[in-house]
Amino acid sequence: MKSMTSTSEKILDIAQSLIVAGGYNGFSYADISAAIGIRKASIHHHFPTKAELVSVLVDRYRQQTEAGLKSLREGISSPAGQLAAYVTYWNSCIRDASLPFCVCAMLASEMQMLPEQVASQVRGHFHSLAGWLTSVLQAGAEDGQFRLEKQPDEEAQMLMASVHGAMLSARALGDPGLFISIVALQIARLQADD
Amino acid sequence: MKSMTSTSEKILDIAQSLIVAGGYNGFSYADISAAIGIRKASIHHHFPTKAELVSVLVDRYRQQTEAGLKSLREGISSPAGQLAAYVTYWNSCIRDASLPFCVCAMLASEMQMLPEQVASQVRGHFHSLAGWLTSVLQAGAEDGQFRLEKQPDEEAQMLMASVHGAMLSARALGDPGLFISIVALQIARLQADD
DNA sequence: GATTGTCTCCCTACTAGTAGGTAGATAAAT
DNA sequence: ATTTATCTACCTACTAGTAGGGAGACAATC
Repeated sequence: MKSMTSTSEKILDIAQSLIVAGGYNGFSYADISAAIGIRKASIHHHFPTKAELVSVLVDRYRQQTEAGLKSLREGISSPAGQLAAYVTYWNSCIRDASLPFCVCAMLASEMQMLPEQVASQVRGHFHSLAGWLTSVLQAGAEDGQFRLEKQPDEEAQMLMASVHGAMLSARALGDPGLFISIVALQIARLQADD
Repeated sequence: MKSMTSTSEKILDIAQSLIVAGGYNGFSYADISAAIGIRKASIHHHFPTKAELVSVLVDRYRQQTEAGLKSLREGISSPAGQLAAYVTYWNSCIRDASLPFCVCAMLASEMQMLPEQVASQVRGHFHSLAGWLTSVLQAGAEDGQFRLEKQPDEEAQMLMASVHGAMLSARALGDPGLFISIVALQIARLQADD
């Protein structure tokens, strides 16, 4: 039985890891070509332009993310547990370096230079992640697990910023453990004091 | 009296704004050339290689930052005021788009692809900014202005991550006001409850 | 006071290599 | 027989970087 990863998926996988490492301008078709042993022209067959390649890639990333977040909400009953699973996911990714940075966070930093089709998807990701966090926080506040000082959407924006900022600090200082140490502290503040 | 901005400073100014917009791989000597009306080769006269140009640029940025932070500590007596001035500075930069992102935060996201001389300076910036925040928080805790839940250095890491994450969210969502709305909330938590 | 050398700054013109992208042939699969 | 996937070969534009020269400023020398 063959590994059922199609060429186009392999291309997207490599491109994603290259983007996470160096952003939109930090990779080329030649890099992908070298990484999977295929000619540049063959990549153009699957993805005519770079903007389209990245657009499809971000679309796939968003779908995976939405599916993952949805399954967290369905598979874990308590909001606190859902939140914990979310940050544990990222902590694992950063520790084993499999996906040590959010694709959309990376692209967001280059927002001003992105093709519009990509930029709008990045905006969309930020909106939907903020939405997910808002609803988790709200649910947690309603059943008394969380003690929110502000509106759920404001707290969600704060939490999302902390997660992205913690990823950046971990990367800048070369210390994977810094991510969870920052984010865990932020989440502890949400827990009802006891 | 002429404007005493030397050519090399003009080069650094333009390069800085280009890096803030698109990162290390997001600009070229040709871009700078076009922006200040000088030939590419002349830029190489001032800065032989791109790595050296960016290295000098980050060095200058760090010196300016350290001087700015030092003058905040000397010019404002209360730690709470120092912190407020720091975030107000960034809020202004983001609102008027003069420096809508921290140079080192931008470069940190591309850490893995940076020349080592630049990468180590970026690490240095994160360390010294964290150090400044730590000492401000510590001073504020000692005179009762802040109520810290954790060690000052841990709180400082959290605050720094929030600032960078807030910059990213403001950029991703195209909403400059988001920066201060996130960061102000974070700082409010440090103030002693009353 | 004119000449000489040196230095800074910028220029034109160039290099080797890489960027994203295209044309057209080939071969396999449906 | 058409579609799909890959190839070789190529294109144009741009990348960082180099070679070498010219114009002016500033001394030191004659």
